[in-house]
Amino acid sequence: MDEVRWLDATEQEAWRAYLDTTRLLIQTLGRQLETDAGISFTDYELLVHLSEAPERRMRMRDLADATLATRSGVTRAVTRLERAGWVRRVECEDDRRGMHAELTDAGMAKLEKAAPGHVAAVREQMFDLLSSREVEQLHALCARMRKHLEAGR
Amino acid sequence: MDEVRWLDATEQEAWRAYLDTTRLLIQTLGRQLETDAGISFTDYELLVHLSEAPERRMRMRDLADATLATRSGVTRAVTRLERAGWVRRVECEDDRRGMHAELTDAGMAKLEKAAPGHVAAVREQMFDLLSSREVEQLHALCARMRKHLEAGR
DNA sequence: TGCAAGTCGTTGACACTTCAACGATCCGAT
DNA sequence: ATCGGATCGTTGAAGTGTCAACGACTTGCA
Repeated sequence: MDEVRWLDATEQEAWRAYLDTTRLLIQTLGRQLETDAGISFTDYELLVHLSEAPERRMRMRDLADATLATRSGVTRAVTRLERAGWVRRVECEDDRRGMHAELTDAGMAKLEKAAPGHVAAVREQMFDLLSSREVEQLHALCARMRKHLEAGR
Repeated sequence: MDEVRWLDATEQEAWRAYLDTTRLLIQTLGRQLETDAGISFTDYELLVHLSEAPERRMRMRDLADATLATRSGVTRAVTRLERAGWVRRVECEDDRRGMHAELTDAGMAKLEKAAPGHVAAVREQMFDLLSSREVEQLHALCARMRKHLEAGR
């Protein structure tokens, strides 16, 4: 039965600032994409992952890992995106259980149309406010946390 | 028609690291609270805000601002928490439209029971991995971003 | 004082996500 | 070769969040 090591005032402030900032940022980016491009942040990111994959296609499972969502979440997202015409399902040759989600030309076009506004918003709300030194520091610290978080999963 | 200032490789890496880390962190903390204390991260935070307020009560609207949720979101959360016995609604004296959400003794007890594990998890996944210098830097940079985000509503 | 405009909390409708369970399929040890 | 245990993607059920609209109430201005 160890003592609890509470957060001191500095840590608490940092924690709240981090939490609030992140939420505001994600809300803001989501709203920007929604109103300017008519796509949700989640769907946008899924398309980004596909666009960066070889042949613009990924296994459902890998898509789940990449987006940090569940398999069922990806199933439904892909259904949604398929209905919009931005993604198509392609059966897997080497694994008959498997499915690929493949970015269509329309999906790529959608992405190219949405990206500039999104990147501008990310810049405006984040990178334009940070020195390159701060970006490095943030990156380092996040990478360290991510490694730890992934280990304990 | 301005040129798009894309993110360079360093910025992209930092951006992904930040996004993934944040999601993993929130998922992990949520899971910890859910399994060890039987409460969601959202509900936990709402209770924390109440516990820090004078008389352990807040107007619904203020609660919405504090938690960065919508008024309707708070309405439903409070209904949920009221059903669990952790919060009670109290009518407002000076504004007959108004409602207070007030932390009950049971709610305070719940909070005191859940807090140690939560704080330990926050330490383990975050503050134990950061030097105090890094905490300061993160705080500074988040505060700057938050201010900017709040300005743009 | 009276009234238009705004704010408060709630609700219905809907969107998105997760969990648990499922049938189908793959794989490794025997 | 087979068989038990894993993995794959999907589905139903349930939970949680948002938006738009509402009635109730307050506020500011003429």
